[in-house]
Formats: sequence, C-alpha cells, structure tokens
Amino acid sequence: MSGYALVVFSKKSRNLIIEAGELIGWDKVNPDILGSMLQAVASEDKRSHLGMHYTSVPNIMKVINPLFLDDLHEEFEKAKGNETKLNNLLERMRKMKFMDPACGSGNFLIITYKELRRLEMDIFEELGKINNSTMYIPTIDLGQFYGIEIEDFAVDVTRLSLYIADHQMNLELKRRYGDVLRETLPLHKVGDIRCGNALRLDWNEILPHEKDDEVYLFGNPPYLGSKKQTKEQKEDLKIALWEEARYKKLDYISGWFSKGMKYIGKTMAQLSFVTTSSITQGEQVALLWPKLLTETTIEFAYQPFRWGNSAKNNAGVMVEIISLVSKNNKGKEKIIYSKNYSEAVKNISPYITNYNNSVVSQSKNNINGLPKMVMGSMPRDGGNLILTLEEATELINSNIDNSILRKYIGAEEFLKGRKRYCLWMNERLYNENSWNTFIKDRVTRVKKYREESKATSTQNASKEPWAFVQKGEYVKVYGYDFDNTGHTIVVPEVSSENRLYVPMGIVDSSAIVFNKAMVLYNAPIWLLGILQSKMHMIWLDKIGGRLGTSYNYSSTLVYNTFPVPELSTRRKNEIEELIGNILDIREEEGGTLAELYGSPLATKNPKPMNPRLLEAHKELDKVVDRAYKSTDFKDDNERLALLLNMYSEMVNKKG
DNA sequence: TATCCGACAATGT
DNA sequence: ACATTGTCGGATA
Repeated sequence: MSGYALVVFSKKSRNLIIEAGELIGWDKVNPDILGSMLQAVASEDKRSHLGMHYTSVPNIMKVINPLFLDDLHEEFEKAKGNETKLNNLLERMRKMKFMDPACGSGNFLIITYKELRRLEMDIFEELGKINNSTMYIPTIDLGQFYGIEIEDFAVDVTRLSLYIADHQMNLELKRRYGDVLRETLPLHKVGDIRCGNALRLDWNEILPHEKDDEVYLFGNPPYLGSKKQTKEQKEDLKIALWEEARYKKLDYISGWFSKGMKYIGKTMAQLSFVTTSSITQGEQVALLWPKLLTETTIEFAYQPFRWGNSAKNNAGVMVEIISLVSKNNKGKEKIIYSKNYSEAVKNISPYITNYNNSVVSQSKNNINGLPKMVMGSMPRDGGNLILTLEEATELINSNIDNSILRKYIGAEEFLKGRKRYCLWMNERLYNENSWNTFIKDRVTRVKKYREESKATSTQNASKEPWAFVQKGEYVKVYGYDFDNTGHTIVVPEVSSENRLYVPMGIVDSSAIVFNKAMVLYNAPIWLLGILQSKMHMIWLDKIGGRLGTSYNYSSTLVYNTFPVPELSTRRKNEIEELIGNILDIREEEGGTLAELYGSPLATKNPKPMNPRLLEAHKELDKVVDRAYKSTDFKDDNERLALLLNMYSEMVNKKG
C-alpha cells in the first residue's frame, strides 16, 4: 500500500513511515505506537513550541466513553434481536461526525474510528443472527473524521494513522467474517484534517453542521499558563475569546473552550476536552466560566488526576476532563467522574463540584472589613540576600550590626523548621556595614542579577541592591529597626492538601516573612482562630487556587472573600482561648508543624495528625461552627453551601 | 504597588 | 519509579 498511499505526505514523514511499515510489517503497524514514535521525532526537531503531549488510550477512553460511546453501546444492547433498531443504530453511526481541534498525530480520531468499526462489526454479527446473512455494508467512513493541527508533520501523521487504522480494521473484519472483505485500496477520503492555528480558524468552515447533526469535538488541546504565553499566543486568545475577556489572565486552553462554546451554540454538538485543572480553580474560574455557561452547560466532568502516558518524561500537571453541551439540551443527568466513583448530579459547577454555577471573584479588600492580609516580602535577589544558618553564624561572629540579620520565613521554614536568614537593610544600614566583604560581595551580586533580569521592575530595583524589591507592608509597620515586640500571623501560601488543617501560626515581628507566605501584622489572635477553622479550610479547598494538587492560598480570592458572621466579644474571647490552646499544644508536643499535622489524607503514605492537636482543633471548629449556625452541620457540603450563600448576600449588598 | 500562578520541580520513599 | 509537596520571580493590573 505504501507507494500508493504515501503520495500525500511530505518526504520526511513518508520515509519514516515506510521505514516503520516495512520494519514492523504493514499489517502489524499499531497507529498508537507509530503516532507516539513520530511525535517523539517531531519534538526532538524542536518544531513545536508547545511540545506535543500524546494522550494515553485509557485517558482517551475517559473522554469518548461518556461523550458518545457508552450511549452507542447502550443503544446496541437495547437493539439486539431487532433488525429495525439495529439498522437505525447503523444509520445513526453513519451520520455522526468527529473533530479534534488540536489533533496532534490523531490519537483521539484513531481510537474513535477503531471503536466505531468494532461496534459496527458487532452490529452486523447481530444482524447475521437474525437474517442468516453475512452481508456487510460499510458504515463507518474516514470521511466522518476531522481535525485541526498546527504542525504540518503531525497533520501528515494523522492522515496516515487513519489509513493504517482503516487497514487494521479491514483485516480484523476479515478475521471475524472470513469471506467478507473491505478493501483498504483505493484509499477512502478522510475528512478535513486542516493544518493551521485552531484559535484563528473558523471551525464551522472546516466542519459545517446543522442544528440537529450529531457532531462531537474532543481532544487534548495545549495548556499554557498566562505568564508563559508568547505575544502571539496572547493575540490568539484575544481572537478566540470574547470582547470583554480578560484574556491576559487565562490559560491558553481557554481559547479552545471558547471556540467550542461558539461552535456548539444552540446545536446538538457536544465537546469534551482533557484540560489543565487550573481553569476550574482559583482566579480563572470567575474569568472564564460565567461566560461559557451563558451558552453551554457542563454535561460531565472527570475530577483532577495526574497526567500520565507511556512517554519517558511525563508532563507535571493535573488534568481533568470537561464536556460542554448547549444549554438548550436539557433533561439528561450530569455525571461527575473520579478515580473511584461516579456521581449523578443536577448540575456541575465551574469548580467541578455538585453545586450551582455561582463563582467567587477576587476582591481587593476584605468583604467583612477584617484586617488587611498581604503577601510577604519578595527579594528577587538570585538568592544573594538569603543566608544559610552557617553563613549567618559566621556573619554574627564578624562584628556586624546584628539587626540587619533576620530570620527568613517562608512555607518551608514555617512548616518544616528549615532555618534561613536574610539581610534586611536600607541604604544607611548598608553603608554602615559594607566594610564587611561578605555583605558587600552579596549586594554586588544582587545588583548584577537584577540588571540581567527580563522584568523591568526587577531591573529598576538594581539601583537599591541592598534591599528586597518588594518590602511589602513590613517596612510600613516596623521599618528597619530590630523590633520583636509585635506579632505576625503567618499563612503559608502553598501547602499540602493532605492535611486536615493548613497549619498557620505566629512569628515575632523581627522575622521577615517572604513571598511564599501571606501575613497579617499585629492582627487580633481570634482572627487566627477563624482562619484555622474547618469553615475556612473548606473555603480554601473549594475556592482557592492550587499548585498541582496543593493549596495555593491567596488573599484576594480566599481571605478577602471569606464570609464571617458578626462575632460577639464573648465569642471572640472563646475563639482566642481555643486557638491559644492549639498554639500551646503545638509547643508542648514538639516537632515541626509538618510532623504535628501529618498527612492523614495522603493516598499512599498517610501519616496521622497528632491526636491531642486534632482534639483541640475539633473544639475550635465547634465554636466557630456555632457562630455560623445554631445547629450542627450535616456535612462539609452544607458548610460550603452556607458560605456561598453568605458570600452572594454580601456581594449583592455591596452592589 | 501587589500579587497568583506554573503541560512544575525538587525531594522523599 | 512514583508519591509528596512547596521555591522563586515573571507578567499583569
């Protein structure tokens, strides 16, 4: 078949494919493996700026099973023994169309094609039982399969892989029926596999469809965080999204969801994409979903799981699967899938939970008027203002002004007891201490580092290399003089989701908390009690952003939006006493916070939380719960529902 | 001036 | 090999 088929391909792919085909034997060529192999060649070529990520067959099945395959199999089961129904099913399958608008080397299309051909064979087998014939009329055709792909090489691979899949299925047909033969040659026409930028092409032009056509879009479009996109990619998003969209904040894949939404419109078409989980977490939720959900609704979703395929270096990302249908297509139940179970629900929220479509937007100020929470101070120093314990000890022995040497607290220092120090100086303090060659050398290096930075704000800060770029609120509150009379409430920004409570606490005011933790300077202690409560943990869990699976605490999204009821002085005192008790127990029991809180929710190696500490937390939870509701909560869902209600009431009140 | 985020990235078992 | 878990500073508003 090679000489005939390969005319349509570029010389490079042709050679590769002939080589592979001859080597393995054409009838044994597995398009999945071939595709993955060719992709590897493509990425080594560095032709792809986004990298290509081959989707594993189990993950493809997670997308296409609930999208259409389960339904077809169900209809087949019902049609067994009934010739008319079986023929109707074939008729339905003949009309279905599929498009992968980021098809890569075509894995989704190939798997779909093969699954449909197998079902087709099953149907003919059933028909044979009824009318005793071995008649075979081809139903599924390559012309039903469409794709868009930016790499010309991958487009070739897709087309070729579809031919190979066709050939394979023809052989399988022959094995099953013997005397029935479907010829691979002459080659059947494949649907439009278009080489181009999916975010700028008109999908309707590639695969036009009528309102009632059964059309499915699927695939694994590229993900790229807003800060990693090129100018051109941002322009792609601007075009693919809608007019008022905050496109500079959204992940690259949001463009596919937007184009998908527009394509679906009020038609029967349905889409299902594998996506980075970040579009359903944190700040992106309120920017993307209210718009998407004006036209469409989430039909089913697969909760976040770790990306994986057979490739050597797996992408480090959490993905989920989201399916959209037109809002007009009501009636069917929605299903949330996860690794171990599936749940039928009335609605799937933009956070991929069983809830309504309300979203929480970032807020600059706290909606309850609570004290301002800010990010810690950011050095942007290339590590040069930061000192290890050894370096700090050496410096202390060298007669410098010890007030410029501060404890340096981030999440790891706070949670795991890592010990680091930093130089905390203004111009005067630097001049007084620059006789010390160590200090002078470090500051010189900071200057160099900042001058070489890409970011203009960092470059500007090279004029003051002795200080952090962002000193934050700390300088406003404490200045540069050593002072440990105040207290700082510390909330680690990134921390494990496997703990029952994110450990938060207090450090004295001489310590510099850096930008891996959020801080409240000199805030009342009862506020720490509120933040440590189960109520707040649930808010963080559902509303906050994530780094992978871990929590990513943010002030604008989690703290400023957290609804807190009116608290009586008596209640505040009670909370203050209970959080004080927790702080005491931490001290008495000893060990780091990571050790004390363990990781009871980890799947593989769970470690228990200190039982005494757990008891104390439960006592605090009870009292905080009571401030929200006079009777016990049934479960966490009830807690969340109450919080979201309070949130929307507060937002409405403020207009 | 003040972040949220990362087809992550380093560490642990 | 795979599970756990949080640095660092850019790009944006």
